[in-house]
Amino acid sequence: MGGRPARKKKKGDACQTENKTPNTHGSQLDEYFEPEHKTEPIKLAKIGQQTTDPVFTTKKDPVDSLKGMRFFSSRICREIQSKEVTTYNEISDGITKEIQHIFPTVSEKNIRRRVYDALNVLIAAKIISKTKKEIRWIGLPNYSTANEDIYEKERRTIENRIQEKKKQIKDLVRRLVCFHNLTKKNRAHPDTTPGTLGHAVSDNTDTSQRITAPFVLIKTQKNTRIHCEMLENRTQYYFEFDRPFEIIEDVSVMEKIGHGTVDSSEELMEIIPKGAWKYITRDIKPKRKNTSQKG
Amino acid sequence: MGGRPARKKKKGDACQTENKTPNTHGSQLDEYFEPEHKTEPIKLAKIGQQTTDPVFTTKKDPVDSLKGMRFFSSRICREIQSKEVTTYNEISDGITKEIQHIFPTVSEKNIRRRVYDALNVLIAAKIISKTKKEIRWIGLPNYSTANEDIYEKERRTIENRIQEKKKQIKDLVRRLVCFHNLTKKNRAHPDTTPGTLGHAVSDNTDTSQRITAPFVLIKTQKNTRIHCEMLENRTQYYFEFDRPFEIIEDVSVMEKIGHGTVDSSEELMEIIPKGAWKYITRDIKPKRKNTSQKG
DNA sequence: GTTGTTTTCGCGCTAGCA
DNA sequence: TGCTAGCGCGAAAACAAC
Repeated sequence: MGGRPARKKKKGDACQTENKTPNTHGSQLDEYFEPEHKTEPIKLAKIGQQTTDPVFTTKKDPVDSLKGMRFFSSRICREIQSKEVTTYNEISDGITKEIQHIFPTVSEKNIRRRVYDALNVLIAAKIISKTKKEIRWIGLPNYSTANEDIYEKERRTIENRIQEKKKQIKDLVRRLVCFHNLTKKNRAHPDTTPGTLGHAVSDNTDTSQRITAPFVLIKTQKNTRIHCEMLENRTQYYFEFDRPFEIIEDVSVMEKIGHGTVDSSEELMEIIPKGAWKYITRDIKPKRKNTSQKG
Repeated sequence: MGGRPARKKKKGDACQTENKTPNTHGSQLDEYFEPEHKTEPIKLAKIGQQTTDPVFTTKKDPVDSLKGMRFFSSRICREIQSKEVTTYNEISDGITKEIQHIFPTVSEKNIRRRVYDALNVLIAAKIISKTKKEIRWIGLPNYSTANEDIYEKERRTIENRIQEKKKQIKDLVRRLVCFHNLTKKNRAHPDTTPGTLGHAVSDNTDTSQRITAPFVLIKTQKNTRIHCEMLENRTQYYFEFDRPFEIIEDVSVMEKIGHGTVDSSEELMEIIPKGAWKYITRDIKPKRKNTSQKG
C-alpha cells in the first residue's frame, strides 16, 4: 500500500498546473509532509519510511501524495488534535483551505466526501469520538501504554531495592574477606603474649604482626590537642579534639594494606556461608589477588 | 455522523432477505456490535454512545449498520490487533467471510474496496503501520504519551537529586546549629584554665561545663580490651578493640543533650550565611525549642 | 523496455434521512 | 435540499512476465 504519486486525472479535469510547473509544486508541497518524510525533494516517487527489514528487491514505496485518504486523514488527525473539540465543517473547511492554497486542482466536494470516510474510520478505531456533531480527540486506545507505565515504574522501584541489597551484600562480603584475611595472617604470627591485648605494640621494636579487630583509626592534624576520658565500667570512651579529625574504619584500613582481596573464587566461597552463595554475583565479588583489571 | 440503518440498494440488487425477515437479522447481528452497543435489541435506530452531555432534544443517533466504513473499520482494527502482523488479503478475507456469513447481500468487491480506505486512514493516524505488505498494529498514536514518559522519568531523576541536596543541607544546618549552641554555652562558662584543653574533666568534681569540639564518642561493651597508640607527630591515633564498638559522632551527642534546636527562626537565620537563606525551606529547619509538634 | 496482471485507491454519483 | 455516506467504476501504481 502506501499511496502513490498523485494520479493523473482520467477525465479532463484541471491538471494543467501540475504538468506545467511540477517543480514549483514539488517544493511547495514539500513542507506539507510529516517530518519523517522531509528528506528529499519530491518528484514522483520516493522511499517511504522503512520501519524494519529494509532489504527488499522491490523498487520502493512512494510516499503519500497530496490527495487521497492518507493525506486527508493525517490532516484531519492533526486538526482534531489541535482543536480538542471540533465539527465536521470546521475540519473540512480547514483542510480545504489548506489544500487549495497550494493545490487548487482538488475539488472541495471531494475533500468533504473524504472527510466523512476518515472520520468514520477514526471513530471505529476509537481514537476520536463524535457526539451529535462534536468531534473530539481521544488518542491512544491505550490498551497497553497506561499499564506499561505503571509496571515500568514498579519495575524501577524494585530494581532500586535490588541494587540497594546488592550494595549491602557487597559491603558484607568486603568485611568478611578483610576479617578472614586478618585472621589468617594473625594465625601465621602467633601472639607473643597470648591472652592479653595490650602486647607491646607501642614499642617500635616490637616485631609482632598481629592486629586485633575491631579497631578504628583516627586521623587529625599535628598538634591537635586530644582529651580522653571513659566511664568506669568501660562502656563509653569520650575523646575531645580541638581540630577536625577523620575516622577511618577498620575495613578500609585492612583493604589499604592488602587484606581486601581473595586468592580465588574457591577461597571466597569457602568463607561465605553456603546459604548465601546464590547471592554472590560477579559484580559483588571482591577483586582477586594479582588480578589487574583495566577497562 | 454515525451511519444509519443499512440503506436499501438503489439498483435491483439483492434485498429480499432484509425485507422478509428483519427480526431474524436483527437478533443475529446483535452480537456483532461492540460491547458498548449491546444494550438493546437493534431495530432501525438506537441511542448512540453518549460520552458526555447526553441532554439533547434531538431524536437520536442511529448506531453503526453492518456495512460501511464504521463497521468495516472496527472489524479491521480487531483483526489487525489480534494478528500482530497481517496482510491486506488476510484482513479482507477474514472480514468477507465473517460478514457474508450473516449478511450475504454485501458484495466482496465492496468490502475489499472499503478495507483499502480504512487501512489508509489508520496508517495516516499512525495506529497501524504498513511495510511492503505487512500490516501491523501500533496502537498508541502517543504523540504526547511517549514524550511525557521521558520527561516524567527525567523529572523523577532531578527530583531525587533535589532531595539528596536537601538532605545535605539539612545535615549541614544541623551541624551548624549544634556547634553554634555549643559555642554559646561555652561562652557562658568561661574556661577555668584558658589556653589548655585538658582541663580537669576526668575529675568528677570538676564543674566546668565546657565541651571542646570536635569530638567522638565510642561505645563498647564492658570489659572490652582497648589498646591505643599514636604516631609521634600526633596525626594518627590507632585504637584496637577486641569486641565490637560503636562510634557516635559529636553532632548526635549534642542533639541528645539538647543542643540541636534553635530558639527562633530569627536565631537560625542569624547563624546561617545570608547567601544560603533561600535554600532553607520549612522542611529543612531544625526543631525550635519548646515547640511540641504532634501530628 | 513492453506488455499483461494485480493491487491500490481517486473520485463522485446518488441514496436515505431530516 | 443539505448532510451523511454506501458503493463501485476504472485508472494509476506495482508487480510479473517477456
